[in-house]
Amino acid sequence: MALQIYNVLHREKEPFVPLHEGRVNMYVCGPTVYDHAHVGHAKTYVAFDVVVRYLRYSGYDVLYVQNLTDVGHILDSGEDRILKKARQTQSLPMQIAETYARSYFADMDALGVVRPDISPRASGHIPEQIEMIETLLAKGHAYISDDGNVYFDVRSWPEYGKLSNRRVEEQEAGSRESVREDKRNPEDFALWKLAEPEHILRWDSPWGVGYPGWHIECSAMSRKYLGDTFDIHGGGVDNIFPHNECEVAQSEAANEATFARYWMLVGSLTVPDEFGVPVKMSKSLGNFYTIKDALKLHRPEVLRLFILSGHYRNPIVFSEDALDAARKGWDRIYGAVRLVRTKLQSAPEGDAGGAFRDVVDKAKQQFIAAMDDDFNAPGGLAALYDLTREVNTLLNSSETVGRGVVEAIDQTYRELGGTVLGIVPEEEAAMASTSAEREAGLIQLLLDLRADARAQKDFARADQIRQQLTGLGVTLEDRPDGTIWRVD
RNA sequence: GGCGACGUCGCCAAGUGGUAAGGCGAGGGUCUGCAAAACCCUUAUCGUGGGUUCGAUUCCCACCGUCGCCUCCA
Repeated sequence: MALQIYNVLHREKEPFVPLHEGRVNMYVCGPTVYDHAHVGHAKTYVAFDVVVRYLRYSGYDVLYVQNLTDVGHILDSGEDRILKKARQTQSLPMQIAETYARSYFADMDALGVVRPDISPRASGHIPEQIEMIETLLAKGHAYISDDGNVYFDVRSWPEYGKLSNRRVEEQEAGSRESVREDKRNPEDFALWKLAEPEHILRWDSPWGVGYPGWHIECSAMSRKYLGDTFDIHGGGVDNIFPHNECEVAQSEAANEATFARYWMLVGSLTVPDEFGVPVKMSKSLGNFYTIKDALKLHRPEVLRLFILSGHYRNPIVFSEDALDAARKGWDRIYGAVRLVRTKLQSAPEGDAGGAFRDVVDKAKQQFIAAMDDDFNAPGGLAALYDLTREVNTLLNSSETVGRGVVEAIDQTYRELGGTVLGIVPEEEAAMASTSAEREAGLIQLLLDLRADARAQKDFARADQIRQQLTGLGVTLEDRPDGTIWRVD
């Protein structure tokens, strides 16, 4: 079965056929960089990271574009988020954008999220946005209001609402906010706004000095790098309306071409409130955990596994208990990986135990079948857990296993767990420095001494060594073929 | 009020028109000097009520509950 993707546009799974064979052009709405990213962002971008990784693993040449919003994202109060932060911290707006863009990349790097190929910023694409607005005006899908602002004319575009399945007539016009008088219709959205004197983020335009609306950046930038029509558009479900809806409308109106062919939207991350009821984590509610804080408590692989243990379209509830369960599951998988890598050092040449290759192949097929079904990462993980049980059984048995087979197992973990899911590290980071090498040597020395003690049935001495090492965070495992250790 | 989604073992979570993966936890074993780890066994009839069907957890309707969006949010 070839890859199927749940297309939000049609509310069903569809076979994935890219516009150009072997190539995938993909755009994902990025963050507004006015604060540190929280674990909700981690969910969204880890989910798309795995999408991109799996597409590449499947042989596609992926061009992945993810924007950074650094202008135009207006608050209810009419204030720009970036400007607000700049005022609060007495900084320049671009200083804020730069600070948090770096913070965002640092977080994503730490989470093992592969960087997008292009990370365009809204502020760096003002001409492209102006050009698209001019096109919309020329085609009669936008108008200049009495106040001089430019709005998209929703009534001129009957398809408006097709993504979020909302009919303009159904909306309670201006029920939540006073309708801006200069709009023809309350649902019209801003393409360009004239800047008030105190608004520092400002650019020249045919309509005067001002700044672009929030939605137009994604339309302009995706078009610039991916073309009028591209394959996949991603983002968080919470942006389906109005943001994504506006993107589709203005892009298709301006380009007279289909915008994104497949829409993939990720479920939100929630956090229990004081009564245990899950509520959405968001910056404005102030109930968020930053990725930096989460990474102080958990390895990035554990955070990823937690995120991937639910399907990307479903919401997940963030809690320490859930993270703890994820950590234990991860320990099991990684324990097997470590065992495999240990065995690799002593495995005899040859293909003894070659029948196990069937088990490995089966796991791989199971994994691919799951991922081909709309990137079902939980199913993929189940394949890894099944494999792990088999691997443990094999390597803990007295059966001789040749190097070729052990290598095949290791390779499978590297591909599926490492390359695709990003939860199996390449090498133990702790081994990557000279001081760590020295430490390993010292521990081995103690293990040798302990082995002597055990041989002489001096268990008191043997246990003393083990206990002291445990106290230092080094756990020992006595195996038939020797003692191995790990740092917790 | 409108739109969207969800409700599967104690917890988390896949999935299928023909009686349900996986993880965590719990109980019982095996192995071990002890431990650690691992492995084995046990642990669900799928929110409620109808309907369609030979047969539904899976399709349809209603209801209850929860979440998201409709206003900035990944």
